[in-house]
Amino acid sequence: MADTGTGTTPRERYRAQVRTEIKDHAWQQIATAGASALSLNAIAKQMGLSGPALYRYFANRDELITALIRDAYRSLADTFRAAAESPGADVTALAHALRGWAIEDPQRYFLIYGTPVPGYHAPDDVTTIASEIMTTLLDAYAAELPAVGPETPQFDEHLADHRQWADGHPAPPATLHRALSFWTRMHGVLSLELAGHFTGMEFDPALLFTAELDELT
Amino acid sequence: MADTGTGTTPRERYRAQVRTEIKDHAWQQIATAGASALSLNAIAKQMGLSGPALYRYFANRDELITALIRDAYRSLADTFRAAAESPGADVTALAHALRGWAIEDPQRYFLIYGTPVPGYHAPDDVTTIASEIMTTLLDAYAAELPAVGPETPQFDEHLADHRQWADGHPAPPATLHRALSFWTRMHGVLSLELAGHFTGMEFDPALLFTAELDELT
DNA sequence: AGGTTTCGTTAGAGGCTATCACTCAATCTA
DNA sequence: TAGATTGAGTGATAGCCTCTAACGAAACCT
Repeated sequence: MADTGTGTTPRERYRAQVRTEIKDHAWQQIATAGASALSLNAIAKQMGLSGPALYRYFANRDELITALIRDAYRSLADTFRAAAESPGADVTALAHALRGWAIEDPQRYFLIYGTPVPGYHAPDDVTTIASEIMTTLLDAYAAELPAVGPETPQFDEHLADHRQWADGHPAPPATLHRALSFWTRMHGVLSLELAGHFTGMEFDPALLFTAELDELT
Repeated sequence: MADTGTGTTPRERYRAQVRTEIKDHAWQQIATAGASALSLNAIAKQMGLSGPALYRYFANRDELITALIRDAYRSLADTFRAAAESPGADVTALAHALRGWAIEDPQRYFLIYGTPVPGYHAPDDVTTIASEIMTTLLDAYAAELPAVGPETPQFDEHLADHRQWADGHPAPPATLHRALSFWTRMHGVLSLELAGHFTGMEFDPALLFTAELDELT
């Protein structure tokens, strides 16, 4: 699932192999018990190792989780890009790719978009991947027919002056706005669905998702 | 902050008082370090007690957190209702009340709407408060002018058959739909803002919030 | 005033993260 | 190929944590 073969020397290859094996076990634990229950000790036991052995591969628990977050972002960016590059793909294709990816492993989704840990700050390369995702989305919207959505001059004017985050993308403010709405609305439905806030209610979350998507044009 | 004076006997009053004091310290810890870092031991020390003493008041860590979740829901339901009952209040007033409440204590918001713990299931009284919140929202939308929003026959028809969650509320499917969109969209912006996903970007999240609110009619 | 309930304590089991000193195998170098 | 070096894995240990159990003492009720 990762760059196991990158290293040249056998030691580096072995090291990378063990690192990904650790991460595989970590994902399994996270999927079944959530990230807060992730235990280096338990992973070591599962691998037939002694607890402290893992510290050869990850300096501490936080560094392991950071690596998992990075992989999650990378995975999302890849599926997003793949969806965008597939022939005839439009923004709705991106939305459904996002939803499929999220449902595939809800805890992976929440590792990115869930409750933040007050002290934690994501490293630079992670935010780079995040902006790569945004660029993919902006490209998709820019390729679409000119925006026919509702007029929201207030915020669009504000965006015209605060578009540094779009990283030089040529899209007009209205398009930036649509990308942000896409992001927040898809996340709104997905997050509540995956967190189980719809479970008591009998309606189909997938239909709410597509309804929101339709209103987004 | 809670029903400290409910008990009749002095013992019950004392008990309730200590319970709320424990919760106060817990909220403080959660606000600064997140719910996953909440430590009964640390709370006990802060109160000048020995660790196990707290188990007289909460059976275990989970029960304390459940109590906090209940209080959070209660607090949200109360501010929501207060906003709805204030004279001349409309749906946008509810939205701003929600936003104010969320920003007041982001970790409290995430205790309700954040990453779910796979095993955890909220007790019945908590889901009752959740539906009370939904009712307040439905009432507000029902009091508004008849829905003039975009037509989404697909989902509305589905809602006509799956409206058991609205608990007998007389609003038409289109209104139920608007309430769900309100919920998911407001949560979408708020959640990303509070989690810090907008921090690198220079735009004002408050303006995005009101822009989303405007499109919601 | 006496009996009962409840609070708070210490001791301790078992889990976790993380560090340290050590052994031994794998790798590199001369 | 022999010797030096690097790195993996170990057990011991410190210091957290949750939670249980047994015990003393205070508060309450009658």
